[in-house]
Amino acid sequence: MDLNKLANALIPDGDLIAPEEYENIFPARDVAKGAEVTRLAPSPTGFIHLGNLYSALADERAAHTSGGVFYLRIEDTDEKRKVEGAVESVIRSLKYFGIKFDEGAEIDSPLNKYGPYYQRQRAKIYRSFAKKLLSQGRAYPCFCTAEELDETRAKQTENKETTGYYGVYAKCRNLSEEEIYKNLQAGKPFVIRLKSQGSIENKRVFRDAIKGEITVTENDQDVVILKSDGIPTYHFAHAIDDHFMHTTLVIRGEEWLSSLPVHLELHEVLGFKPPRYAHTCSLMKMDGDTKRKLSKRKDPELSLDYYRKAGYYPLAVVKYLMTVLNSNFEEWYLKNPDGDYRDFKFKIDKMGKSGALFDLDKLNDVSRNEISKLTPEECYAFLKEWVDEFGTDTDREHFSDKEYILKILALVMGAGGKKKRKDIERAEQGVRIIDYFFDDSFKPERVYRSDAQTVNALLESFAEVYDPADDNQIWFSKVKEVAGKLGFAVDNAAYKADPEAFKGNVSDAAEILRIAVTGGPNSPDLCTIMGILGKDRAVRRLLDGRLNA
RNA sequence: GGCCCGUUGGUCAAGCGGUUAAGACAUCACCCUUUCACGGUGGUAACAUGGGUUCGAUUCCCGUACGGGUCACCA
Repeated sequence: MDLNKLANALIPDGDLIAPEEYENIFPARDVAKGAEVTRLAPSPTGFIHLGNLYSALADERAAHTSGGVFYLRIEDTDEKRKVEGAVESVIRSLKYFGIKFDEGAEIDSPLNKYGPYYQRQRAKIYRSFAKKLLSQGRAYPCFCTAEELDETRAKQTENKETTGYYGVYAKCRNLSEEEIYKNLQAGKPFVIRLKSQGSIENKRVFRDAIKGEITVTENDQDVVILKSDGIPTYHFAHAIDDHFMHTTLVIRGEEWLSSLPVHLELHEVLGFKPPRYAHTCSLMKMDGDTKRKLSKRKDPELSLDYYRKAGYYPLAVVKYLMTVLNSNFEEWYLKNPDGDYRDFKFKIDKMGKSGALFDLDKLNDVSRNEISKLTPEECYAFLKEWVDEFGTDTDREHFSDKEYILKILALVMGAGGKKKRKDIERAEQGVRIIDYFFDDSFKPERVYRSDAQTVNALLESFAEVYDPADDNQIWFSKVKEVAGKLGFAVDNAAYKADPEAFKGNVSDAAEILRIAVTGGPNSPDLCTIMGILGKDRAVRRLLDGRLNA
């Protein structure tokens, strides 16, 4: 069979560039030895996921701690799943978390010498190589219909055989010249398949940058490399793109491990040296009693937008992810609480070998810590940004009074003093936590632990003696005075010695005041709060806090 | 089901043949504070399982169980 003739009949394009030429078009990168070239290669399906950030962070760190390059390539080979605006969304979302690309799709950079960075725009390149494989007899056209493929799969499943297009099931593998041209003449659609040389009998050891030595079985599947629309499958595009874009380290989810044999054979057949691979464990989620991979479909709450809406501090999300990525980051972070996480020496082989459960408690903790490091001014800016985008009209109105909010934040954050507070965990919660400073959003829950008579008496008498001019000490002595008259212990030691003799400790009395004024049992220094509210409002709240007898 | 990967406290995890088996989050107790927090100290709590190899296995090998991934003209 004249293979060149066949290749021409199958892929006739006259404007194709000879495959060898591409080595000159995309020369080796000018990067230092040991520098990693990594990439994020999402398909533009519109949904940016925490897993993307996780992987992007690993890519970005691997590249930048080694003086390499991190670029963005768009894998848009599946027309059906394309979503408008998805690329911008990826870039915007990652930028929000402080991750930037050096090069790639929609990135304005002088480094963009390996494009186009959209796979659809690279069709010519793939076709050129597919044609080469065809003429070498390492690929062939397949005219099987979806129905036929379904049938063989059904048969294979029934016989408990491995499913797929291989061996005797590769019907088109040995089509005669005559049959091929007849099908072509008839206008039958076709795909190009790899003519695999492998056997599943052959196993070899492969070194993964994260998992270490793993066993890979040779590929024996005649996988599709060019779909009937002339667009490559992921496998083929991956081999060609990562070769010509000179990727040194491919970091991807472990779901790709099973197609590694295909990629290895593809590289071999194309005459490319494969990159190093790092297969990361997926982030897991608890679903009932079992762990499950975080899924785009099932877990929309784990989209990056979710974290923005909840108002997580972006740097906190990144730092949390760093602790998952490299567990020794946590130790470093403890020693360098104010350090830039970029100064930490990220190591790809330190990544965990098993899937980590996403730990919201820990994220919350990191986020609280990060926010507590802000100045009230910075915190205001952070909260304001959230309020502008996700808050209610009432919130926006509150935040227009910057001075007032700043006063509140100074208190809530324990600014200036050595007693920092960590009350704000994320913007959404932070905004709600200061609601009681405004009458229109004050929603008290008056659940006291004392009886109505005591509560009312305490509130009334304190309202009478309260004076905003009092400093903290005088303020508290008044609390004691009032509480003492009602039978609360004024002396801690006395209370501890005989709790039965009192209605409660001063702290119990203070709690009553606190609940009346703020609506709940947890809030910063009450004296200051009352000061910020002003005498009228403070007194009114004390009185309003009374219970119906 | 075949193939591949994994399994240390509730969670994230150090560990790489000999350790009182780190640390962090969560949780509990106490201290500090005559209020809420913050902070400090301490506690509870773990090597899936059965066989080997070895003077000695959490660490190495094999089996079992459990969990995960994957078997497309999707990536």
